[in-house]
Amino acid sequence: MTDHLNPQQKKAVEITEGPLLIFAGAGSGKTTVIIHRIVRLLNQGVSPFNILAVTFTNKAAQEMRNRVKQLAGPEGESVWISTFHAFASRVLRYDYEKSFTIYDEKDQLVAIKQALKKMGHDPKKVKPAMVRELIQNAKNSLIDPESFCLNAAAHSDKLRMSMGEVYQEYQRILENNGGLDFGDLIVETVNLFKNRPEVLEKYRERFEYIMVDEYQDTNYAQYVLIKLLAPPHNNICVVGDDDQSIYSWRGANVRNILDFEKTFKCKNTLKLEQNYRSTQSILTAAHNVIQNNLSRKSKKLWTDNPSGEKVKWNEFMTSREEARGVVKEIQRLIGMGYRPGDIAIFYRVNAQSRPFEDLLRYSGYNYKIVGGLRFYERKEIKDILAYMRVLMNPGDDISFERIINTPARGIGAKSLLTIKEAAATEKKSLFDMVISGSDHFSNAIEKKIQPLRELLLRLNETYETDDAAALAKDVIELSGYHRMLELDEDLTARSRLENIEELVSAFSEEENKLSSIDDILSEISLLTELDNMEENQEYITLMTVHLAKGLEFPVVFLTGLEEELFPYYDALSDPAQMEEERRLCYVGMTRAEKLLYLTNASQRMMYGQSKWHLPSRFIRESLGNKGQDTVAGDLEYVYD
DNA sequence: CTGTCGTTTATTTTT
DNA sequence: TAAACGACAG
Repeated sequence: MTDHLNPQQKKAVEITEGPLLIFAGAGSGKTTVIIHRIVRLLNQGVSPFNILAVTFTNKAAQEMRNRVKQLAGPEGESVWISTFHAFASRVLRYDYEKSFTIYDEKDQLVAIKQALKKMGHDPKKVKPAMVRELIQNAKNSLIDPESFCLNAAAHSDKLRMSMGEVYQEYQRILENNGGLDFGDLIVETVNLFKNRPEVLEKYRERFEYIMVDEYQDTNYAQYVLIKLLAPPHNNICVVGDDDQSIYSWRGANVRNILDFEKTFKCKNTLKLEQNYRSTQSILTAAHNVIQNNLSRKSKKLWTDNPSGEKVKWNEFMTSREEARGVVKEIQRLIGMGYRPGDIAIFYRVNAQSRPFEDLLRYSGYNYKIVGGLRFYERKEIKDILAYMRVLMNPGDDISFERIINTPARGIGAKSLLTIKEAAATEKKSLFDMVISGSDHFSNAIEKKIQPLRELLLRLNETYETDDAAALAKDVIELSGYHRMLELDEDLTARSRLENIEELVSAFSEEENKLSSIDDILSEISLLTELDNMEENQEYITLMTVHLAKGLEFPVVFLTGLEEELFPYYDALSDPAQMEEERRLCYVGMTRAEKLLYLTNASQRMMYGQSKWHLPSRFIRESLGNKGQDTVAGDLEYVYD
């Protein structure tokens, strides 16, 4: 069953005992290896209950689950395969706190604004988004508010000290609301393991075999989590590629993978260097680029694939011309028999998508932009979820504020303030305050909140008996949300209606997999794209290079390769950031199977001004050093 | 609550 | 440039 694996892959599958580090280059069959490891363990009689596999994205987890099930049968379904966050969420729900709400970035900002106000900051002077980043970074490094403050004090850093206070207040708000943000999920799980040895012991005993995918993307907190979990069995296998570490700005620490041998006393390190994806030309060009990074584990991908066509480089006058050139070439390729679904256009920043969109639409091609607003971030979805969260967790004032006047029931800022003040003095949640009412409420307020009170009581009853899908339906109907959208003349109302219907069906799909409504609610908020990028042959794909990681396309256009755009402006003076830009470029190039196009525009509008840009250094680098293999990696310069 | 006007600010965004 | 946000009027 492992016959088709190459020798290195076979080894990677067979070394099941002890720590194992696998450097898996782009397109080297990394996922296949992890899946075969799991299947092999199962075949050897290891119980699926004793295996844990952790990934970063839902998509990766999903794919892994499906393929394991395919190869190992129903037993494979019992293997615990999930994202870091879903893993943490379930552990917490099981061993710590049954009902908490997971706060996404928007919820975080609401709480941060509250915290800033409370600590006497002007939200205009101190940007909430910046504070969020600060807090998130701290959490990624397991720095709690107290240590944060102490550290700032030690450096007599006034600003950091006051930010530490905001961090502290933010945590207080979250706690009062029964909310955990993404970072907290990991932090609290680590704390749980540290404070309750018997709980840690239970999981340590259980997970005889642990696998971590995309290990180069782990942050410090996630590293500690894994480090805690690994003993006593220490059968910990991590897979990753330091050359594809492109999320350091999100806390990912590439040292985790580079130091794995030391930190886990790992004696087995393997490199998967045979690439099955790209032509030799593409690989050589990509290698020529990544080779310029100094801090990397030395490796070189090779392939049995034919050398294929040369990588092409086109230079254009403007971004408009660039788009015209790309679409013209797409036209030619489709004429040759390529499907739109074979083709992807990558760019460094989202703002670059515009000219491509315009021209593709004008030329009558179907395209889809990946990224942008995610499903669960949509207002209507958040509204419905807020109702459900409040029912699950009545202390969640942040969700309650969302729904108190949605749909409109005349409870404006003033009424809200009255209710909030009453809740504060009586030390009640907003939910309880509305249910119980108060003598201090004016008749007007009482009259307004009466229907809301009845609605909540009614929903609370159904909450006990409904499954998640039924509850969502009840919320949508009873709250008047459905009617509100139906009456809405706005063009977007129709699609918002469809979205909430999709939410209901997503709930019923989840129903089979997860038991309680609380589980489902939490897992839903961890889902990124419910409209999981259906693999449709009819659409040309447009996305940022970051989003392209893990994907592959027969034809790739890597656009906007200009100094100050790609590599991005900020990276020019910072060697570490420059290396990350280079890795990003490498990721983009190695997505291509057959054809790779590099393009740049010498003139581009940025911040409202047309600016001249030199071609990116990465273009030059892709040619490699003089005298070396000038055929395969050679760029074909196409004059326009 | 909704619309309008000025002000601000400009990566990347797995969860 | 333009989109997004907040303030304020109606």
